[in-house]
Amino acid sequence: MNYKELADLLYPHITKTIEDYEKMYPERDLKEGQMVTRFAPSPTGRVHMGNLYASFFPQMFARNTDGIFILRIEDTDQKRAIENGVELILDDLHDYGYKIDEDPIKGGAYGPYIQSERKEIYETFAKHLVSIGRAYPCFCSEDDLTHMREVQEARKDRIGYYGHYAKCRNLTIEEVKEHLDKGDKFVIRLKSMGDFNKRMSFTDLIKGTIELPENDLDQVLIKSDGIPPYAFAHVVDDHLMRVTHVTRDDSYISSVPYHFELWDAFGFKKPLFAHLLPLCKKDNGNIRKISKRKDPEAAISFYHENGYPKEAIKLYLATLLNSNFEEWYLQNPGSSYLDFTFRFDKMSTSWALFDLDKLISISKEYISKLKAEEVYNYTLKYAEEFDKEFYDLLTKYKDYSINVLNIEREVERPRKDIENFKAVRREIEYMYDELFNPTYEKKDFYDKNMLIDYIDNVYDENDDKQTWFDKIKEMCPKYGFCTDNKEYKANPDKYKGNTASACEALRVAVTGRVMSPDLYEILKLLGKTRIKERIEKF
RNA sequence: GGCCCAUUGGUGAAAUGGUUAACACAUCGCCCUCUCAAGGCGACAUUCAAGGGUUCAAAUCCCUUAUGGGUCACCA
Repeated sequence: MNYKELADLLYPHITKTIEDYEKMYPERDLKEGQMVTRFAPSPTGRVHMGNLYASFFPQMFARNTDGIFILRIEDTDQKRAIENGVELILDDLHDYGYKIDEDPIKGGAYGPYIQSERKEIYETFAKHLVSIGRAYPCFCSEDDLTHMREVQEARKDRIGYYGHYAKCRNLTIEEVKEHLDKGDKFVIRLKSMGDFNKRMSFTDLIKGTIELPENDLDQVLIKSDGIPPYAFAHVVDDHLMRVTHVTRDDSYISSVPYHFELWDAFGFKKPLFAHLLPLCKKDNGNIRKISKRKDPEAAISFYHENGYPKEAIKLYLATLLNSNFEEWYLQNPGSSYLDFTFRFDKMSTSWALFDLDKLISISKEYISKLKAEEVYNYTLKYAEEFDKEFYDLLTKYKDYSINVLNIEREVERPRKDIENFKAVRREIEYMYDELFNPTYEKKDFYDKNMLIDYIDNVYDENDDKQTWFDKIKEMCPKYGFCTDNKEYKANPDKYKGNTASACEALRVAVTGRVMSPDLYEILKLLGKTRIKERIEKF
């Protein structure tokens, strides 16, 4: 068989050779340790938690090593693609601060970065394999394949196009011509040299050495629509884009023997592989991949709509990705995840369950360390989109709002009660007369006379905190409150309450709630006039 | 069904054959305190899916079983 002739017969219009492409996309001039990584999603919708998780790692490797991070769009399955898919993905990734060096919009020296625009390249590489006798055209119809499968099932044979089941493997050039003349559709299949009974092994950067049976399936390289399935496209693309570290979903592990056979058939140097476990979720006791359809917390929009800081989400992803990250972050207060060096061998070898509680805790911690003005700005941005009423107030009382947000902030032990920017309103709304809406249960010891006495005769805005508190204590006995906690605990019936009760009354009158941050600060910010107003309405 | 991978507390996990199985989140209790939050202290796995084996010594190595997950397309 003259393979060269067969190749020309199949692809007369392909005149370039793989050497041409090798020259077009030369090896990158990398310094020691620099990594070229990529994220290769299908354009099927907005980015979700799973994507963010899967792309965080390769992106960080490129950053850590001053390397290159590529976004490649795998749209070879046209059925699933959506309009604007590429833009949406890019927007979301940029929104989260991912640094992308080469992508379909920005371009780069190794493009195009959309697989559907690389058809000629794939055909050239397929043609090459045909010309060296490692691939062949297959004219089997869907019915043929279904029939083959039925026979295999009946005989309890392995399913697949291999060995003597590979009917088109030995077609003569005349037979091929005949099909072509009839206009029959064909796919290109790999002529596999593997033996299922032999084993191959490879080293995964995360899982270590894995042993698998060799591939002996004559897999499809080019579909009848002229477009390659994932496997072939990935080999060609990752080689031509000179990717050094392939990170991808763990589900590809079982096809590694096939992928490796392709790399070897071309004689290309293989990159290193890391197969990542997906982000999962427990659902009725079963563990499954987190899904943007079923899990509201999987959608990026969930975090946007609730005003979670993106930084906190990345911190959470980082803690999942590298088990030593959390400890490092604790020991290096004030540093960014960007300063952390991520490692493959610190990746978990089993799936991680997504834990919203943990994310919330990280978010609280993160927000607690922001400056009041930063919290103000984030909240303003959030409110502008989701809470116009609050937005207007924040704008109207800018400096006041910042001062309110500064209560018990920028101190050694800041409050951690704000989990997202949506919650800010809930935490501080009573500080705005427009939103002040007391909800409390009346208690016997809420003594209005005492409060009026307090505001008229005792409270002084210029007092420092200690003086302020001492003054409250001083007036306690007069109104039946006990200032000695031990004494009060021993004889609770003799008093209306203790100092805490007296403070509670003041707090409830002024804030409309039983719990609040530091009262002294709150009173100071409200000012005597407004305190008095609120007490009189009490 | 074949093949591959995984299995440490409610959750994320550390430990890489050698003292009482780190740490963080969650939960609970106590302390501090003007409330709450924070903070401090403490509780929560007598045991690492189960059973066997190797070893002076095993969560760590080996075998079997169980459970969970992945994969067997002209989907990625």
